[in-house]
Amino acid sequence: MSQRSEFRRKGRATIIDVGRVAGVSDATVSRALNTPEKVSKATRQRVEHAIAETGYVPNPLAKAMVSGRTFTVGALVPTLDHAIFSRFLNALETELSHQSYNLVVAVTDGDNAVEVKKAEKLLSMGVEGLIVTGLSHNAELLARAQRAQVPLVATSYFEPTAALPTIGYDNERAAVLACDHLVALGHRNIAVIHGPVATNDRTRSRVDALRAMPPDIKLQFIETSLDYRGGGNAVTSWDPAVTAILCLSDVLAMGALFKLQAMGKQVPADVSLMGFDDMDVSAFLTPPLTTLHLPIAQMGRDAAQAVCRYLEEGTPIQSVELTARVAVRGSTAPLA
Amino acid sequence: MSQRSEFRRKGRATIIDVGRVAGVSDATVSRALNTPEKVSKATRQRVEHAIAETGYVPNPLAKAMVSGRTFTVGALVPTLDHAIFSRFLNALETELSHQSYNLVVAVTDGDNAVEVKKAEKLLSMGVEGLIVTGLSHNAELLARAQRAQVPLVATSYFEPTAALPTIGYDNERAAVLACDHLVALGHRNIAVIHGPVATNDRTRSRVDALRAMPPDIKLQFIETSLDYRGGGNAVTSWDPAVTAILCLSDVLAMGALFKLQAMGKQVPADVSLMGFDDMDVSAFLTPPLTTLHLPIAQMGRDAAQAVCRYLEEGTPIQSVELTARVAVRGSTAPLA
DNA sequence: CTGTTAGCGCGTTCAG
DNA sequence: CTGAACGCGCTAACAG
Repeated sequence: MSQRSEFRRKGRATIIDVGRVAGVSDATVSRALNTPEKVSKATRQRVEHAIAETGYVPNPLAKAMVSGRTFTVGALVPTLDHAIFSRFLNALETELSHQSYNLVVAVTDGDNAVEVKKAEKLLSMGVEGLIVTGLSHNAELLARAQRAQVPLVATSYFEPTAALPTIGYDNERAAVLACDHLVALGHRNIAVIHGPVATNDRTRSRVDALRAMPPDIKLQFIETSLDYRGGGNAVTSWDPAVTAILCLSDVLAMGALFKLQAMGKQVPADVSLMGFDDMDVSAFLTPPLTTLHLPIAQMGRDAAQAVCRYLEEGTPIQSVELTARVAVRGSTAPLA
Repeated sequence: MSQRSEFRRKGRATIIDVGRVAGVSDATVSRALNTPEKVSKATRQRVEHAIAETGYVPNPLAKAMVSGRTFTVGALVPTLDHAIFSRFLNALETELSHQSYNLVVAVTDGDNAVEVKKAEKLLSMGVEGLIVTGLSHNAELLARAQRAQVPLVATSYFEPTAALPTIGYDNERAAVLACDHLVALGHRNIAVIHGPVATNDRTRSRVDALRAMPPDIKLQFIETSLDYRGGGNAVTSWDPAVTAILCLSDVLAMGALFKLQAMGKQVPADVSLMGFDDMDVSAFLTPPLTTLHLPIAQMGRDAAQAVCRYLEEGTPIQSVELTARVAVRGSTAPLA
């Protein structure tokens, strides 16, 4: 127990050890393992026996080294602790797993510097592909990935002119779509509640698009923290002229809804409320939340497939646009 | 563009190439990279220049192979698409990252066979540690990990007599604690809503513990799907004698709460409602959800630290018990 | 069918 | 301070 540095993987049997006890060469053991049909049944069994006896387990690193493959893909997300990213990663992992790839995840906290650092770690552990969130990244990230000859894909965004392939949706259009729903219901005075734009390019795109709405639609923007508390705080006091609230995230919408309920306000009777994301829970709220549905799981599957296809067949990764749509539910109503 | 199998990592510069253009040996390049202080400033700069010129990037696999280390830890969770596991993984990743380890995640869908398969994949990619959820696993999992000499730790459970170290809480005690809160409020007729016990040993433990409660407390158990819909379905019709509902997951509690609201029932006036987990959202609901708080983030940090300490110093992994406690909020009230 | 011979790319002795 | 040599564990080629 006093072995300091070598307490781990002490004297693990190698393929040579197995060969020795089986009375064959290492190459034969390798063959017995990888192409059993090319080995006589007799020796195969001696090898199997020897493997059991020595407790041999193949060294994955050596295998990876010689094949040059790790079957590992890395994903960088702002946080794991948000339903949207979990759903994305869940789909990503499921699909990668189908294709026999592993998923390494790293969280960036929305900090580009952290992102670069973590990307470098992923690269230096041998990921064969890198999936990032959003479009704004340090140039260094692109450079590193390119030098490592590792494909890089951006998600949660569709922007065909970007420097890297994007798999996602058009955030600007989605925001307008959402707003249009409220406008179509007759609302002209709308509060837009959103998270920090400084650290989130998706939010910024959505806000920018809304700012470009026709001037007859009065929009007032409220930036708050991207959590339930933030959503609640944003509605504690607001212009009574506002007849509808558009939250650029369902988390904010839920925070707002619960606070409104606590304040005794009726949704949608007193005010229409709309979210953005369409989390699992949104459809089950009372009232069910009208929201902009984002095809998150699909995005995860597509990203996985794009990377795998590149890795397996060399197919260049193409940007793909997924369509966001309004999920009309009970939290929005025509202006009385 | 017609290179089928070798389109990837084509002719990447090696440490030898760098040495050649720098006019030094590969060993010197290696030193310049890993122990710069042992190289003269002059050569160091020539090496740096040569690296830039060749676009050299170290081969992570070769490095891993010679050092025998991947700095990678694997986590197996039933799903990523649930706030509890995301929070756990978020904390896990954050802490591992601090210690310069990477996190590979695999989802098992609560299927032990899948778990074994995925564990094997993780092992065969070289993870140095394995973190699993819950206590019931195929024996094969234990065997594989042991043979690969990879530490294995179970979470979401504390059970000092288990075959592997456990980092988590006492599910039975926690369930009783939760129930006791309702009992202390005077409730004697309680509906217990829970997810499938067949695929979830934590749930089973909680249910079992509740079944052992004193007989003067009338408990009726309702098993449903572990999602918002399931929570809602479970309350659409129930014995009017029931004065309190204990959900063994906040997701179920939320599903129940929203459905009750839709049914026009008042919580806690008409019925007390209690959850289990304490998700981020729970404190912000209207009414704020009384729930059994589980120290999930702490569990992630502790698991990461235990594995790292083992990997770095050989410190054996000890089971650690984290304490769950009732978070009393507004959704429960004394029996009228 | 099986053994022998070469590496894979890098770190790490050991001499100089 | 630097270079030559060796080894990590395994697979792929080539003989036999």
